[in-house]
Amino acid sequence: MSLFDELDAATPAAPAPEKPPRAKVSAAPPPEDEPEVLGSLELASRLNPSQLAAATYEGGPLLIVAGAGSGKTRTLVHRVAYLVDKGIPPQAILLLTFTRKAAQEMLGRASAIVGRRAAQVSGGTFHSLANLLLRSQAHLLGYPPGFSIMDQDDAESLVARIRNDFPEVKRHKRFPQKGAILNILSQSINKDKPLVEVMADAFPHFLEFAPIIEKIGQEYRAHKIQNALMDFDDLLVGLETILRDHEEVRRKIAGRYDYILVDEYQDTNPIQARLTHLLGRDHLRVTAVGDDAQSIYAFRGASFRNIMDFPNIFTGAKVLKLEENYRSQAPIVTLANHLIAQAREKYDKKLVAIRGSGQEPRLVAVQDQADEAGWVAARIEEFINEGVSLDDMAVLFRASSHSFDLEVELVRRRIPFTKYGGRKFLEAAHIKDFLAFLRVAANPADSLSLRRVLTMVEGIGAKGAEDIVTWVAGQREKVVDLESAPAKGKAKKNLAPLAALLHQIAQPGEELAFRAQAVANFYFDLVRDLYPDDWPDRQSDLKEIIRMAESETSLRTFLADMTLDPPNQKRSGPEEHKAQGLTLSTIHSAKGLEWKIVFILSAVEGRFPPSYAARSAAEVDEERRLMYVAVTRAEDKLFIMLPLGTIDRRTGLAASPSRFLAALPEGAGTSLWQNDQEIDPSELLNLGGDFGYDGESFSSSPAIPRDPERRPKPRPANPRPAPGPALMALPGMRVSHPIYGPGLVLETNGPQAIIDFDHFGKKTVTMQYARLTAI
DNA sequence: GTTTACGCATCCCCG
DNA sequence: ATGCGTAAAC
Repeated sequence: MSLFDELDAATPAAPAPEKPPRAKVSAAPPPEDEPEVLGSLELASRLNPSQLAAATYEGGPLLIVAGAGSGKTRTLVHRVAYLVDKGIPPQAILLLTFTRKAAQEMLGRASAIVGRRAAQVSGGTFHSLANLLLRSQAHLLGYPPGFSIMDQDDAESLVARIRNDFPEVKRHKRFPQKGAILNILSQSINKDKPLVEVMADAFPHFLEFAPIIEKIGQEYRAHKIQNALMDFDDLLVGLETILRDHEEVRRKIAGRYDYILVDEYQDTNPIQARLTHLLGRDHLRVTAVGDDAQSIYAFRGASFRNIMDFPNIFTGAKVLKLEENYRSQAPIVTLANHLIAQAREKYDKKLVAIRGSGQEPRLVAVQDQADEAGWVAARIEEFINEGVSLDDMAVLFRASSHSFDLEVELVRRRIPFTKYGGRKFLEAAHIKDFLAFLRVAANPADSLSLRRVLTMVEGIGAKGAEDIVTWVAGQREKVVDLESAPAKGKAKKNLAPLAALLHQIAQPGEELAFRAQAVANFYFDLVRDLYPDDWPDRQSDLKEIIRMAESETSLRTFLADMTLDPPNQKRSGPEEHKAQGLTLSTIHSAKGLEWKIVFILSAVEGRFPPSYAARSAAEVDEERRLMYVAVTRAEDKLFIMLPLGTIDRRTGLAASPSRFLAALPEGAGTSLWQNDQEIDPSELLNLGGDFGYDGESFSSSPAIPRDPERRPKPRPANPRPAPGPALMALPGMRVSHPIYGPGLVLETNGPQAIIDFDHFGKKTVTMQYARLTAI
């Protein structure tokens, strides 16, 4: 049986449907001279010489430094196929990727080349590998095999409960919030640095609270052990502890994998680097693939130094570079090279464009976010009319909230889209509620989930739940009969159905589908009381979750999957899976993907880089790499949006172009556009006269505060189709909405109105955008 | 003493 | 849309 059996079951035998290999990538030029070693695969006709060398390398440790668009995934897929074809048992190949979806796609593609055997390859993320191995070895850490995994939300609420018990918190107004505390604790672990050092580096303003945060950390750890809870960091640390302290276990586990391949190595942290070494040091057949220029996860402890250090840790490692870019037209590659040239420390490599020249990347100046949304949506409509498929276009942004205006605009124009990167589905309260029942069943010690479940009962609040949790903790049997829990009156009465449910779903050996159905029977009606405004939407989400539970057999696996690999896509309608439409994505979630036409939103100071992420040179470097990743997603056309009239709420300053664009030299191959005309930067002054153009290039100095009196009224940067006179709706009025149809205005609140639509229920709409008509 | 309802501010990236 | 603090209701 292979390691990731649940993955095998889900791996399609055919190539992954999402992103079939691009024709032009497979058109990689055939090598000049035929290599001697060739399996039955005819790899030489599919790969260029550098790719071929990497895919078929037979020595020890190998580092493949692969530039953006250089066929990195293709090479890795072929290396897997090569090894399988060579006769290496697929289970003995370990492929570690950044997401499990990436592993599934690669193995799907390898299967297409070399047959179904490739689907048996052990693939997944470091976290999913750790989860699986720890289930059988948890006792070595003092954990039961049924331990729960906390997502960030769970971890934060645990920290919050501990935090608020410290009297200092109330005395000091500026005491760090739960998120900040967890961040500090986590970085200390992931970066291998003492807490005080992390704080001095990244949180100097909280330094005075270091001793208290230290104490909070101790309590947090104690709590996790008591409740059999592990956070994401614990999975990695736990696995490392076992491999380090139990040599016979390490040898057994490491002995399963003859070849180890790690993708996206630039986004691994020091613990993951050590895990790689612990697993691979016996045979050294370790391949790491990555691009230091695309390292964008420092905020969670990743270090691009890992990839720089690989040849030191695995001495004698062969370093191969892939520098030919097959993805983007030449001007886009030129811009990318100029962007990354500003970075301080990197492998010496430069992308060479294979494709010919095309349209220069355009910087598009607009007034504000509303104009930006209007311009992008209008341009997308034009492309649609020209016959471009929605699947070939994407809008990328630094932060999830940057696309809000655009989302409204797309709905208005009925352009279908899917948004990736927002943390929506799993974080929704009703989903967490639903999973909490199952978590109690899987791990009776999980008081976090028990508390959550208890507070859903009418009549039980924070105090009542706490009393019962304390009572449960004092019982010998953890799977207790809540019927006899301390509660009275209404609480006692309402507790009975919950007690019955928990009794039912905690039976060992029960089918997962049965348990999920039991929870649904209990919770479905509750949703109506808990969320009177939008319970139908939430109920359909629950149906989706139940559907997912039905395709899984083990309760533990299901819960681990939901936490480690949550459906990361914003809620989409029931049958919208196929026609997913336009892609909206954070840059982080767009890693590794490509589209013909790409828009980058809000490339202005304060937003990209955001002020909170540009406090040190290291942070600025990371943001620059993020811009590099965004730019290199584009194949043919790239539009970088500059909403230059936006005023920063906190500083009161008007926006200036992102420093990464401002620093571009002459000849970086971009052009500046406004009102659909190419302009000279000096003409931008028309827009407000304060974005620091100094005659040579954009200055990166802060813009001058606007004087609202003197500001020349700029003409709209891009006249949207007339917004139309906003209908002033009044409560009680019947109105019609272009998308939702007829409805009754319930109330108005400034620019917004709450309308009960006949066919869609209650929605809040902004009258200015909604194009309401009276009926 | 608890629970619940309501108004208010806030929202970065992710396994 | 969620998380928090305060005030009314049980």
